[in-house]
Amino acid sequence: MTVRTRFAPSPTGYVHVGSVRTALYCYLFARHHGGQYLLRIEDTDQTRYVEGAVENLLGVMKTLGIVHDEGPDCGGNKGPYYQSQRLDIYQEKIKILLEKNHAYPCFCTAKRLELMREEQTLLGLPPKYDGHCKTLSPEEVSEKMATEAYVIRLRVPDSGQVVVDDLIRGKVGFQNNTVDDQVLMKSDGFPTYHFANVVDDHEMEITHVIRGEEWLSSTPKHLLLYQFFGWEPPKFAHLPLLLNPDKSKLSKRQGDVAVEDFLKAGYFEEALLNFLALLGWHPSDNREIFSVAELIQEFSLDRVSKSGAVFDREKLDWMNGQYLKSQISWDRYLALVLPHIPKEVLDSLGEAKLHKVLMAVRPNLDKPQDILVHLPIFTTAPQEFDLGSEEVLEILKIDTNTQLFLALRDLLAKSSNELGMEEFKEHLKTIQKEHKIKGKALFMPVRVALSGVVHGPDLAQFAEIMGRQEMIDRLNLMLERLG
RNA sequence: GCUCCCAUCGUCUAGUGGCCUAGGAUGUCGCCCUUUCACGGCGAACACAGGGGUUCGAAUCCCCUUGGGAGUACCA
Repeated sequence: MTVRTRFAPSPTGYVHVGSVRTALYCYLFARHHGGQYLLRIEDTDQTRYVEGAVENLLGVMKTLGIVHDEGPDCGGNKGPYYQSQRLDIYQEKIKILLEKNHAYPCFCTAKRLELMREEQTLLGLPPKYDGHCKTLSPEEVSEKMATEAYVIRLRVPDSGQVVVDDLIRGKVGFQNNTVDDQVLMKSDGFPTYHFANVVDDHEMEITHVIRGEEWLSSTPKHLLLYQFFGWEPPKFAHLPLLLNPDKSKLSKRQGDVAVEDFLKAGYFEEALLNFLALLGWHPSDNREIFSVAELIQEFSLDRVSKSGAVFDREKLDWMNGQYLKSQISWDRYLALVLPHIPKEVLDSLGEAKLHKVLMAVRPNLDKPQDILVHLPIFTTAPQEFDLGSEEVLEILKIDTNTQLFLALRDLLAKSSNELGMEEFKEHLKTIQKEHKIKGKALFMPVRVALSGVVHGPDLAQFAEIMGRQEMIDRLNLMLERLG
């Protein structure tokens, strides 16, 4: 039997990074086993309809390169892939359950249920449907059905147990009397997730249900449904949750959770996927950088861990930096970084210089927009330099500075206009010999005089970009300042 | 409250009874490379939650405690 997995998100308007991790694992698992991965839209909650959410989701998955074999946009022979378009299937299936008496209509109002729960919590009881409509006579049922709104509930046996055999956690047992009579069909004629996902997973011949751990406790309900239908259940794998730094379930409240936001913030598809893959899964060796193709090769569910994983931004930054600094091509680097450079900077630098700037600054970047931090040294007028920082002040204190600046200025004055890196280095070497100034005392003051800051690209590279005359001007200004 | 899950450096994790005086990565710090800044390389500090068992031997198996988390909707 070929492996078939599915990613079944509800279109909420944005794509949660945790969802992406789940989708990625589903995708990797299916591809690793030469099977199919499908996308199904769980849009059974009419009240949560969000305009454009599906298009957005499809777009994001496409950007990430997690491509499905069957889904709402590309079709497939187990469609439709929108649950809202499968209503007739659920109607047909619920009838079977009703006939077999594994489900029953419930006429309780929302108000009554609310009161019931309040009372239960007050008494310290677990909130659970009290079975009010469970024992209605067939006459009462048909009478009420004609006039009242109702839902269909699962008739959970009051004894016995269900054992979930999870691929990641092993056997997990639940007593039936702790399982609630879950609503299967809502009064608006739509199924709940619990019902729809079982029907669809069966109809779509899903072999492996890979989903977040938050579903583990409702899996008994699903298993009961498979049992009542007489269907063979798929294998289940409940993934550890992605966590906030405080270890709670990763949520919007504590920062970005939408992949769209990460993408916008300059994190790349590959880095994000690579990072996410390592959150809960570990290869058999200590490698960390993986392309998706390599992940497909290496991925296996038995190397997925059980405990939740904190989403660590610092490591993500590092991972992204790895890609930006060395994993991607120069052209891709350009394409990524260029949009972040302000137009006036682009215009003022000119193409040749710009190229040098981009080259000089690359090792310092973790994200494309980090370039903004490194640009001012090329564009800020020296009069505007903020020389107030402790580090800068420290450098400016060095007593050989005036001597150094004068010497360098004079050497530059004698240089050709096309002064390059090599010549600049020669000048520094000359000063070192003649004035016995070297190391930090030589480079750092020059760096501060020319760029205004302590950290930046290689000095010679910077000098070449600045040009001879500009450097002379900047040195003069600094000499004035020193008095 | 109830049900279920989980428990190794701050964080991601390796580890499936002896190879562990616990390995890698990130972050932090230091050194080297570089006459500078980064990148990079090297190194340091940092963890088996606690208590009982089982065993010749436990990070690894069992139990308890503690801690954390999830679920508990006509949401998914």
